Amino acid sequence: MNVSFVQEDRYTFRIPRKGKMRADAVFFASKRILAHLESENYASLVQLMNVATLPGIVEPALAMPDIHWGYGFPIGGVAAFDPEAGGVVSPGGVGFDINCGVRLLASGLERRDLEPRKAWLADRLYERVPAGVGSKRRDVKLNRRSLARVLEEGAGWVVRQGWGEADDLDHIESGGRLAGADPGRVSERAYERGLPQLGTLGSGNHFLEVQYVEQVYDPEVAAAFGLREDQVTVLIHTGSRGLGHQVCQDHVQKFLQVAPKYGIELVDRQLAAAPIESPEGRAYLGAMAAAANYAFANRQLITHYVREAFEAAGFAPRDHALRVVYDLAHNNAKFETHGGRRVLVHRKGATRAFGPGASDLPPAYAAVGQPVLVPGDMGRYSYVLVGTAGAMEKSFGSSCHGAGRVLSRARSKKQVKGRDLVRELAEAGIELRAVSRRTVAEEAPEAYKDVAEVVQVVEGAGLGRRVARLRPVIVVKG
DNA sequence: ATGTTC
Repeated sequence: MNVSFVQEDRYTFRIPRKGKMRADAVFFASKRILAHLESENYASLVQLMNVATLPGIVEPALAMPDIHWGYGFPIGGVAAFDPEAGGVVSPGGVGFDINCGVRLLASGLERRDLEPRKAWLADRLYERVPAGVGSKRRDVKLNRRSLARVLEEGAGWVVRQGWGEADDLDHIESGGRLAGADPGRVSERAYERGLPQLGTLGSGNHFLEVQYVEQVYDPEVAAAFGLREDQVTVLIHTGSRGLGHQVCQDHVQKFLQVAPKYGIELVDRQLAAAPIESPEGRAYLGAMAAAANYAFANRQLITHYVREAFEAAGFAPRDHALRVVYDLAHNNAKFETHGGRRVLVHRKGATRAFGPGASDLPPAYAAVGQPVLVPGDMGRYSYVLVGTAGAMEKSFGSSCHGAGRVLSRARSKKQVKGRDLVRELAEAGIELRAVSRRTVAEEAPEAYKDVAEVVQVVEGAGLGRRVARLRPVIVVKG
């Protein structure tokens, strides 16, 4: 497909509807990001145009500046569908790792308190949070019944077991529990995969980081979020592990079978979709919400073990209490009201970024907007942004979710071959503990865009504002 | 992302 777009302002580009597209597509990019998209023959923009062909889409189909090629929908994609206009739900618009997301914790410690115990703390974290492909916990015994409750109740179930505080739940998107979860729509195989994995990190770009606040850009909003310069923070990035993956796989298969029945023409099989108001659509949404709750519970349980690790590293109770700043998802589909319409917003590698006065914000954040957590790569930095009115107007209340790759996994491995990344990072003051050398090579800092560039576009386009930058000191990887 | 090709 030929990609032609018009530049609307410095960072906003529009692909006018053509061919089978039912809506325009809009993406946000700098000159450099645009050059990168061109170097890939606009493959991810073609995916965005494909999304715009789906029934019931509410204009426009959107992509954030960290857009890259994904399964069906591009990663960094946002698409809203109207259930009353034949709108669809698509597992490819959510992603395989359902409710993958990030949680930021704030400690009472300062950077200098951490330095003497950095290596020791890194070891304690690595011990207590299993990482890697297929990682399991042996110390948390779930059975099928208790797992069904996790799927219904999300992070709240974990807190009620004694692994966390009620206050934690007040600082999670949707209270750590997505409505409409239907554990009965989760397959036996998904249950089996989920049983031993609650409280594990996984692999790939998932991580656990200890950081410090290197720079504050907006002191007023930072204060509302409880962040200050030199403060030690923890960032957890993980999702619904094998359970969510299995849910996605099961329902994609089902959707492909029923697509002809609903007359949905798919320009790409990976866009497999069913009407929101159909038995299959509702089944997926019920299973997706259940997997989302597993992911919220996973980040909550990991938080418990992170607190234990800080305690074991000898930090005082007031310092290892680790307050939850926010926990938010970047892979899901949610019913929200935009422009007076109730729509199903798919965010795949895109973060909710509600502005001041929006619904579902903790009281302390209501006046300023929600925290938007944007991880970078393990060698540079991550950002905390705040949601804006601009995001509500332009992007269904959405923003970017990270840096986005510039190198494929294979190219990254080839490029860093022979180098000792663990030592390189140590020399830069970052303690890395990783299960697999291969993951480290695939996740090398240079495999990612500079997240500062992505954030600059987001801010320039009015989709979020910088609040603080976080510098890693300990990284745990799969 | 993923018991990394059920």
